[in-house]
Amino acid sequence: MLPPGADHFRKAIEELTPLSDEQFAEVLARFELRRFSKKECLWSSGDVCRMIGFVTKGCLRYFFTDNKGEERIMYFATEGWWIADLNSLYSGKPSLYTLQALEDCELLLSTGEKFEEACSAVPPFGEFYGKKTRRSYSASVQRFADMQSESAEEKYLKLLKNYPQILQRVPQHYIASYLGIKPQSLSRIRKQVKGK
Amino acid sequence: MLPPGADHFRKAIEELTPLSDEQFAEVLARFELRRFSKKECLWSSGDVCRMIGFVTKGCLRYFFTDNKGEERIMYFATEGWWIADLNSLYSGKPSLYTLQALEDCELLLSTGEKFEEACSAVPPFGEFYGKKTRRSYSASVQRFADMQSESAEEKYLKLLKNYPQILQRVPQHYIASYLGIKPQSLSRIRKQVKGK
DNA sequence: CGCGGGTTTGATGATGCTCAAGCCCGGTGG
DNA sequence: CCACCGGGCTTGAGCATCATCAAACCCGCG
Repeated sequence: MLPPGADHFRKAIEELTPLSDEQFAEVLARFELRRFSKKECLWSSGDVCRMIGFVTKGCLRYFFTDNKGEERIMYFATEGWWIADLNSLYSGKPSLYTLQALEDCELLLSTGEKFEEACSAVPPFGEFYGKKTRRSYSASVQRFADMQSESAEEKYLKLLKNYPQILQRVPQHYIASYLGIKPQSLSRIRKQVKGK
Repeated sequence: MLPPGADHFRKAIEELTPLSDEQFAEVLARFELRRFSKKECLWSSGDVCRMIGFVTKGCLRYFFTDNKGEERIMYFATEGWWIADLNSLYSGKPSLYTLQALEDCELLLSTGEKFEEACSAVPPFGEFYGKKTRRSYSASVQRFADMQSESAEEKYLKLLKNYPQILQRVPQHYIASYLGIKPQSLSRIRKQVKGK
């Protein structure tokens, strides 16, 4: 019996690397379905991150607290996203980030060890992981580039265009944090945009 | 006969994964020493990036042109840095970035294919590549976090503290671009800082 | 009905940009 | 050897964007 979301999980892997049924079963066996309720933290800053996983249901925020004491959201993880703090996971050092459920969530979770097992037991999955990491890295660099060169309004419009679903399910002040501005500023930008 | 910088190259790899002499030779055989003179571009935006390499001498800038036509420097690559546009290298799509020598440079360069060969011929090197990519990814996320939460002056002071050598060898207006500000603003910040 | 978190709105302020001029200094040609 | 040129750095004045402080508003919930 497959856990709910296993099909989505498989598709997400096979977008980069195809797997046989047995190979997929080998991978899936290293993951466990876990549910989290709204506001629950999968880990918090100061904890060591010991998990790596895939969101099958719900929405989470990955954030840190800056040196002025402000929470800053790096990204929202919704269905189809992978989550982990690779730095903490591999180094065993405390994470600077917190991953918190914004809704009731379901994830397929693995540990560092089991995930490593899956990579060596199923070489195409190891391949997938390598590709995925490189893509995420490139995306991170690209986002850095965009963030620097765009105004708050441009960033908001781009979010509106690329991830309209996010805006439907996440409170404004979290969107503001994600965009790197204050809720008041986002409110003004929205008024501005609406008038056009 | 080893090319100049091969020892540095080996050390950089072995910081993450030890190699036997033969293994290192296998890897090195897939790289070629190339020299570039000041202002030369290893590739330019619009080109497909077909190289991956290691800087043994000199200093380069990795930059793109934003939607306002301004060049923005993502990083400086000096001795000990790896360079590539992984996105372009693997997808075969044109790069958005340009890599230009700021001084006469020497690099150990490989192609996508030869590099791939090295990874499979020498498993510890494949391991190294995986670790290195994960680290770069984490560093990129961290830099994004810092860039958002710090003022221009804080960013400048952090650069001054962490990479004072860069400031010695790179013109101010490039530093400004790296920090995401205009040369005029950097000039004012420097005056400000000096007065303290 | 009243509380409380989230959003909106207004007034003011800080940071960094734009436009513009001047300065410093190394390189070139007379 | 000196005058001139040009790029890069500095400085000044005014401006745009976003932050801050503060108050009002909205609305779901106890």
